[in-house]
Amino acid sequence: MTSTRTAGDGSDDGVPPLHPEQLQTYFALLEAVSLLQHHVEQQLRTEGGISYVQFQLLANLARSETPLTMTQLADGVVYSRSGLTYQAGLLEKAGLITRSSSPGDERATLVALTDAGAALFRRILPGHIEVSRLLLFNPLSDDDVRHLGDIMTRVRDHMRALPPRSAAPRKRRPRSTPDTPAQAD
Amino acid sequence: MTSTRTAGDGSDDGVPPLHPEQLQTYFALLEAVSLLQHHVEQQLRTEGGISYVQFQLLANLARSETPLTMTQLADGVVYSRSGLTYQAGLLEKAGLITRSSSPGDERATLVALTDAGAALFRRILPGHIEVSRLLLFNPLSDDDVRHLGDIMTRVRDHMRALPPRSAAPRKRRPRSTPDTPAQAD
DNA sequence: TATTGTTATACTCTATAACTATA
DNA sequence: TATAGTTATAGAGTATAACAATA
Repeated sequence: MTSTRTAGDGSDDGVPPLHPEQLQTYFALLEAVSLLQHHVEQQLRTEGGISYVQFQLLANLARSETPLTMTQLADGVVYSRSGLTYQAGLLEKAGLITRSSSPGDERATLVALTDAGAALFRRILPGHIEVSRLLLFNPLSDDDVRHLGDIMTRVRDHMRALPPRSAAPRKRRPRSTPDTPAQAD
Repeated sequence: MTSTRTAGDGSDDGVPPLHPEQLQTYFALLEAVSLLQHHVEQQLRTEGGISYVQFQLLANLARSETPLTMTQLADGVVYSRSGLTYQAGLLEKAGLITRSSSPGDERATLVALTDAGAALFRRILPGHIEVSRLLLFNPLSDDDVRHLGDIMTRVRDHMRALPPRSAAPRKRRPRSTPDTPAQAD
């Protein structure tokens, strides 16, 4: 307690506090997204019997249309490889994806959508879109959407480009290939 | 609007598709927040040994300074009462909060921060703020922050006003639609 | 040796339903 | 009866570490 500042909000660490505007923005952002995620989860569970993580995996596969390796598939969705194996196991058991070993690199596993997986994705996408429109986009103007997209794209790219955490001990490597920049969408 | 067969993005349901700009916004938002949450969780766990949910509960109590009932405390943080009881149990066992029955209404439980809880909150808040600044605010201009705060406040209030969350009707059947994909109703 | 992925395991968290007790 | 909260329990999800196979 050597601060001579009149911080009053716990910042006694040489860390300048966030402005009230930033704090309000921060909490509004996290709470709004939390509510959004919760509703989206419910819609996906009810209509498709899958979780949001699983939906994201299906979406990644649907977007690519060529099989992806597990490592590629993990991108931005899952933070541990065993977690992805677990989810892929569920999706495979449900008949939504197939896993096969890559001819090029025998270590890799190629993941592809089955017809059922593609059909499920197409079936639940409209409801998914409707929920996000109802909850997220309805109260926003076109300009809001543009600005929000611009902001969050920058923030996301900023976070993706961040150096690995300095606090990370030597053996830490949870994310996929930190040196490899994100591939084109 | 009966099938036009030219949708190409799965919207064959009478649901107008989101504009590409909206889709991009939507995915950027969710991914950015997911990354942010992950980093924040790590900071809180490392520096304070608590989860983000627990941090939010402590923050709510710190902001109010008068004890809150469990119901008040749940606001926006937790989606089931048993979940809050679980988290409150953890926080109480850790000596960070106290629970006592309310003198005014014997059914209610009053939750208050202990000195240790308040101290922990003050101790980890700077690091929390630093992480959010580094990840979220650094790539943003003041105008971005203002606009983002305005947008997310509106979105949050919109969602809060929409469905009575805790009004889970009894007719709600278990949401597992085993392996048979749900049929659209 | 490094990389890709899987397995085994332990743990955290959430939600539903049944329960107690107060109003 | 309705409300506030707890308990019991079951299930989903995650992360770490040890492992096998390939590069």
